[in-house]
Amino acid sequence: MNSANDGSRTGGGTSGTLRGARERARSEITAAIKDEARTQLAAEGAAKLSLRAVARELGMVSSALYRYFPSRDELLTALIVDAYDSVGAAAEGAAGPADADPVERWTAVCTAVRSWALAHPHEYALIYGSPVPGYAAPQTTIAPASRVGLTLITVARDAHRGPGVAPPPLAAELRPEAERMAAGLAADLPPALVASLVAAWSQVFGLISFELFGQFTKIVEDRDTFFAQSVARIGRDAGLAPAGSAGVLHREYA
Amino acid sequence: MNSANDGSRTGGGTSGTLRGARERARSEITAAIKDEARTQLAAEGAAKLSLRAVARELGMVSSALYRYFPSRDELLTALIVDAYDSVGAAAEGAAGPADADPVERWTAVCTAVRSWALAHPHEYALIYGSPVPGYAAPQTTIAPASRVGLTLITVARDAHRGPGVAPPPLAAELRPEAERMAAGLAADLPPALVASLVAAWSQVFGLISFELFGQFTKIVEDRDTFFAQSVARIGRDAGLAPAGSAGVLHREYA
DNA sequence: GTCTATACCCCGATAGAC
DNA sequence: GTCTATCGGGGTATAGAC
Repeated sequence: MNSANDGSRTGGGTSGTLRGARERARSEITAAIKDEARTQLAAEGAAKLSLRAVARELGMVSSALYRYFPSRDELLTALIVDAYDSVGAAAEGAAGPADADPVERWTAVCTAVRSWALAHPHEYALIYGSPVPGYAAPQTTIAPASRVGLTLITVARDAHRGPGVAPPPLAAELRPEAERMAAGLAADLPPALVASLVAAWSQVFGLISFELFGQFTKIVEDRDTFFAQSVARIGRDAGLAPAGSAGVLHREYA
Repeated sequence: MNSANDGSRTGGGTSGTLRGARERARSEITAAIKDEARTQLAAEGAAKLSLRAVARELGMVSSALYRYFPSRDELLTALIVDAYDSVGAAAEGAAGPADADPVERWTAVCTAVRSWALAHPHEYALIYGSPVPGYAAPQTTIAPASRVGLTLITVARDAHRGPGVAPPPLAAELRPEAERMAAGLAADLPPALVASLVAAWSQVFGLISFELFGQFTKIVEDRDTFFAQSVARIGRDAGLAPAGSAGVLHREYA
């Protein structure tokens, strides 16, 4: 992943411009390879991603690709990191100002993630679907993978600073685990809130995965509305709304 | 999938016993093929399931397999149907008596699904994970696929017959879709309840998928407790508990 | 219903010339 | 850094003998 070594042998003291040009060409080709790989991801899936097919489509010879990615798994890792960064950026961009309504912020972030998923279903499957057999994600994927979760925690933190927002109930059996989670994720937040958030976060991805992976076929039709309402309720129940605000809805329709 | 045609040519009027033996042998071999295929599913994933490898491992020659499954996709379909039936049976078996506590029944069914998933991760991935590229599930998978959902609906129906269990709030925007869902899934239940149930159902699978697919690595450790508590809350929030019962918990820790 | 043989494809990875 | 050539695998599916 570090291209600094490549130009140093010939470009050492002769020409900074040349080295710059080479690095530019290199990064362009790298980008083209990843783009084509993403196309293949859509057609054949991650398990069958093949360097040869990518090379063929780019008019290269397979061995040339090894100058850019030392193995198939490294290419896969690059795609995974890109995907996490892409959805993470979408989530961060949707979070909005810290003083906005927490449930609306929560809903906006989750909706952004869903929109990203609908626009990039195969990349979504790559990072949130079944693991690729025989592939083990390296440590480098951990940081980008956490961006969405951190965004949601930020929303919760801002909400918790506001008035009247109480953490949700926490069962006694869950307290030790909740404290462990809070210590690792957001030591400044109440453990009950952190535990609720992690559950809520995974529940939102359950909604998205079911929609994307076809489990809602013939069951849910107006999926935009269904998602928006479900996610808002998850957010409220997780402790982002001032206590009692859900009751308003309840009174309306009881 | 229909084996009646195979023995009829030679066994027509001569020997019912012979035909019985042949069909028995056939079903045993069919089972052996599926078992070996499941083993390969675990090792290589559904996308790379190959008839040749299955045949090799069984000491057969690849072309012999075509007498049992006309194509790779038919074998895959058989595995999918088996998996849905397997998890469906586990769910149904855990539902317990109709007069038990609804939230406990809900939790028992969801826990059974999770246990099944942990015991059969690759079959879970096959049916609830990323779709297999290039494979389209035929209509025959629909009925087995609905068994878990129907079990949860049954639990909700029994709960709704009980005293004091009110459907959860339903936002006005969601009412048309909720009525559509209710019409297709459980016309005798309130639309608000059906919509909540579908959302809750997908949220439970979000928890299971995140755990199974590695998203809880280094985040959730005591997963049994985390799942049990999260699922119980989902069930209560979906309208399986008498109104106000969640408040008990709330008062305990507020 | 199992066998051999075959047609015709695919892959990851490396060696060594240029 | 790209090329050809190569090693040593893999696959689906069918034809036709037995």
